[in-house]
Amino acid sequence: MAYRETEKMRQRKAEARKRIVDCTYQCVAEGGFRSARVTRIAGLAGVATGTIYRHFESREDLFAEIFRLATQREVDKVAEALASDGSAAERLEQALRQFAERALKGPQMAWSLIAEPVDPKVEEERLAYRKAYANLFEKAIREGIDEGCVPDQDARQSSTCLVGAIAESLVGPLSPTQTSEADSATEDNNDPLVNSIIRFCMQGLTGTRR
Amino acid sequence: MAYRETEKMRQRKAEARKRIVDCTYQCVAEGGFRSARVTRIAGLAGVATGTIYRHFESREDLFAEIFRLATQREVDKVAEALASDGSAAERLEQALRQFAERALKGPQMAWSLIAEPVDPKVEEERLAYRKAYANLFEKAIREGIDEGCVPDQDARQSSTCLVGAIAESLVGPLSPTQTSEADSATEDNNDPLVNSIIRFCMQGLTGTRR
DNA sequence: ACAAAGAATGAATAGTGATTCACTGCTTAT
DNA sequence: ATAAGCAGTGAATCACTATTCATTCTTTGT
Repeated sequence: MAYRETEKMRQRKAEARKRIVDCTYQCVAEGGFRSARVTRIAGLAGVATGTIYRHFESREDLFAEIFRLATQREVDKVAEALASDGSAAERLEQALRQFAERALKGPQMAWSLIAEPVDPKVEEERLAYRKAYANLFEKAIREGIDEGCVPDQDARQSSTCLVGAIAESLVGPLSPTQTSEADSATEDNNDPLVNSIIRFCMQGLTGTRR
Repeated sequence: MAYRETEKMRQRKAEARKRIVDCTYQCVAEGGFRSARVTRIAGLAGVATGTIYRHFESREDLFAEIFRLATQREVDKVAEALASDGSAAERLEQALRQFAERALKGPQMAWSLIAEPVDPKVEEERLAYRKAYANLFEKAIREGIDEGCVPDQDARQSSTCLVGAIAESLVGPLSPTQTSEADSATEDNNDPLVNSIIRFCMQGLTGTRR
């Protein structure tokens, strides 16, 4: 034996992989999945195209990983909002706001995650991603029902409606053909779009006019 | 001059076009847009592939037309439900039910219209289609506000939420990988899935627990 | 210094199906 | 019957990139 995988090599490979991931992320954040070419990604990452395939089975797999990564950040933020103090209803409201506001702040990526037409393997990740949100919401709704601040209902079904209502409301504003620079700087709770969405959602959950 | 387009010819061409449209519709209803091959469509319609291109600019254009057609039927049904008797709230409920039940009855086509990844021109039609629903709902919500059976709100925003909530709720059940033969025969108002969706939506609109 | 084993390379290939277009065959008006 | 002109044909072409793989370069242990 002469060559043995050593720590140094492992690390170097990991770095290359990370560069590939980062550059893909960047490409997607700029122009979506559809326009992200393997060749360009390789170029940005400073590796040959073939090298991509030493780290990922296929372009689709690479994209699926990027999708998972981008998604995780978002889901974590929502989970965080749901883990804060306050009644379940208050926490749900915080979470919905988090979801919507973050999307509006990074519109291209948000659009890619929510609405861009993607290949089957990536679409699968999208279903998982939406389900992840739904699961978080479902749990919070259950807590709300136990606490008594949310009336009894089919928590799973309601959580799905929440995800749908937000996603649909965002598709228009996020659509790459229409995105302006306008909303980017919003920091406070006063975006009327976000507020209307939340009002509808919270009413749907609680059946209490607000 | 020797050849002149005559009524007979015009009609024959129209028939060929109709056959192409019908066969495309059938293909899509069976396996979605993605799997509908131009060659197969031509075969079914009894014309050469080239003939397709005498009637449509491109496959995408053909698909866009099929999408519009399929969509029109659905939108019309919802419009019909909204035009019936009763309070605005009652009519909205009828319309939501119509939407959901029809989708569950023709799951493959409904999935293609709601969630299948499609090319840009078709995606544009989808946006228009969703907007068409939203417009109908919006009008009804406005009427409800005037009638006093629906509290004052941003009708446009609420209508978008309605469309999103239904669509998202249907994506799972319609997904081709999961569709069973189960629900197909449901004729009455008792599908619990449909009822939960409607409950959430109507609560979201009216803020009244049901 | 050397050989063994990977890792990296990137030009060439391949797979896929939409689209074209030179040709054939009808239809029509005279 | 004839000629002009449009409709129909479908095998061949094209476009587009993801993917491959023979080759070159690095690393490692002796």
